[in-house]
Amino acid sequence: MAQSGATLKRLAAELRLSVATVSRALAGHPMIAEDTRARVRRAAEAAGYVPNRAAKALVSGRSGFVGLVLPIRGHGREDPFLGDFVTGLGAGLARHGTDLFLSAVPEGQSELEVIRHIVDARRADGLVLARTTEDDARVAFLAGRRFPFVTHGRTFLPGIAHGWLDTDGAAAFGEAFALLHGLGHRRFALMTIAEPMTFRRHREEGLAAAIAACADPEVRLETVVTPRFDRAARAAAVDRLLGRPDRPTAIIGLFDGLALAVIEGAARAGLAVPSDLSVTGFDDVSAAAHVPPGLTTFDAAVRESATALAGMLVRAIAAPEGPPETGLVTPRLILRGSHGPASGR
Amino acid sequence: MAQSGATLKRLAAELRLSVATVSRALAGHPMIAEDTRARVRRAAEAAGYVPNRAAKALVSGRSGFVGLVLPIRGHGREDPFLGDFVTGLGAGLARHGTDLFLSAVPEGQSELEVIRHIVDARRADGLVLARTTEDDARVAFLAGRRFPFVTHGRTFLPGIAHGWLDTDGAAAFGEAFALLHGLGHRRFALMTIAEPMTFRRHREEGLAAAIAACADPEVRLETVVTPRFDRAARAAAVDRLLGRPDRPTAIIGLFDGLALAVIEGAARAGLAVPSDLSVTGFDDVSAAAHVPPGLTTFDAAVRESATALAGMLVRAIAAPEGPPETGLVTPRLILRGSHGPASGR
DNA sequence: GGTCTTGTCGCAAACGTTTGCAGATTCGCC
DNA sequence: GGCGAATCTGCAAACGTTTGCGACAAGACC
Repeated sequence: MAQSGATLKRLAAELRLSVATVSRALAGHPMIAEDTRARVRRAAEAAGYVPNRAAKALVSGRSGFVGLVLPIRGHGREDPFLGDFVTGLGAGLARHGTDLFLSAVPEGQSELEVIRHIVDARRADGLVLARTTEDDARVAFLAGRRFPFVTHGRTFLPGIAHGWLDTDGAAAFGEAFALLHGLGHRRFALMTIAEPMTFRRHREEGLAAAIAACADPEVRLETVVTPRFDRAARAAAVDRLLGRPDRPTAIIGLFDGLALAVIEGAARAGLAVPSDLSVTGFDDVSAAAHVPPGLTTFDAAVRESATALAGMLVRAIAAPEGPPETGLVTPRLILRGSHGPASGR
Repeated sequence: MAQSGATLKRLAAELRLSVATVSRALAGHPMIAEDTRARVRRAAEAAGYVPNRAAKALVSGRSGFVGLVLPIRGHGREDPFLGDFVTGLGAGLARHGTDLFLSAVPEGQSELEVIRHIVDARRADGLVLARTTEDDARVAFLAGRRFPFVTHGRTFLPGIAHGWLDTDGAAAFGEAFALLHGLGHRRFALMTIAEPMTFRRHREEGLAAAIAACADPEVRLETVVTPRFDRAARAAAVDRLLGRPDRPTAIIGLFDGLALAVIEGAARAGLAVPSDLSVTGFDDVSAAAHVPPGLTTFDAAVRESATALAGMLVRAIAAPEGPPETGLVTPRLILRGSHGPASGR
């Protein structure tokens, strides 16, 4: 069983049929008689026949692959995103008989060059883009090429409609503010980064909108920008912020990494969380559950989002001219121990 | 530029050359005159020509892909392994012009079936197997098919030689024991799992060997086995262990997840780490750095291992009959706060 | 000047599949 | 029994690439 050399030609010879008939029989083509179809199916099963993917791709013009270009990150350890994202994609694609193909960016090449290669070599039928930026060059390129793709995260490119799925960061940060404001907090700080990631803008705008909407004149917000991967600079910024006499009573981290840096800084400064300082994050990384008193944060449902994205992309490949699907998932607030009433100073 | 329809035939027509000549010129074949080669190269560059991957695969019999079947895990959140592993593989493969292809296991199929499909459809030229078990069925299958593969983790299958890279868990656990024994600990417990993962056996054997080698008659070791994904059962086991009057003073976790469960249990039991109890882990997940007092653990260098594995697999594909490469990397002990002198009770 | 080498290049087959079209067989109907 | 329709099957091209082998020209050698 399962001769790995099983091919249509061999199968046809064995059955004394033409290659065409065997192919059609296996494809379930209606012009083939019922009994020959059954006969062919049995023989194929017995021979362990599996159609050669390359040949199929060549004639159909479709590779059967969906591509993902691996993000170039500073470190991996901090980042559970990729693992979740990839398993979610894989699960979603498996339902449609599609495979996922990953490409890293080799030394000395740009991500865009890698993408161009994939498109030109027809190495994939569609691409998944993660971590979009506001004017994402990848999106512009692929849209120009009319190559099917979906993104995790919206973009702000005018005139380019594409399929996307995003987490509603604005809603989440509005919810975080409402929670903290309801606990009596008035002096807020937002720890953020400088990079033009779209998630940053949505969360910041959501926070600003919530502050505006509550119309509380006492509310103050200051924004602390730190480099994305420089832990030392981040720690220094936290120390500076917490060392001030008029320091904020509530600090919102753009994502858990920043919130955790604040919690560590609070320990250094001798401040107790949450009695002296409330902190919230976003992402629900594993450390969020383990660091005392437990980080109050949001679950972005990366895995489920990725599964949904996979379906969207498969449909976009099948019907390239259809209107792009979009979706917004609401992050789930996870209440742990890092938020509490404002200290009455 | 960069017409995505650039093909050898079109290029040949444009240059008034045969397809064969163009192909050979681009391949740097010596039988082509220097100036025509340059001419062809220029034209290809201008046309944005990128060879069609499917056609190449069809004629060469090689897909240009290396496969990884996604492990089916209970949850993702705990597990930084996959992200690191995949980025490491991608980085290693990118250097060799190979791509990584991921396949999830669809509902109702076994991992082995997925692997069989990949092999029979020639969807990949080689496979990477992660998380080997002692008598890994995947290894047996692939070896029987003479399909190139490498594993992360050794196996215990007699008579099957294959390429592998593993972390020296035995050395690590020996080192952990030496550290704790040197601090005066005599009553040890090992938190472990029941699954026949090879890493479990190596670490357990390393610990047992170190205990035997130190020849200290006072040393006691008890082993606590918990299910791999059941957090509640795990917590209950920890509570039982720590609630006993003759509880151990040092607990070694098979991996960080178990060690972290012990630290949480210590907090519940009112025990201080490390003054009342020392704990060590393995993996250095991100939470290990954040949970107070910091988990003493080992960095397994997953990413670097994966990069090395990629190179090994590429070489195994190129020379299938050569002797399989193997490698053992020594985990790096990361000293944090969870170990200390044995309490003098 | 004929033959032989050397250096270039083209012809054509092959990889395994799908698919348009034509050929073959059977059947029903008058 | 002849005819057309219906049903089934085969021939051959095509997808884009690589590669063995033969063709051709130019120069070298005797």
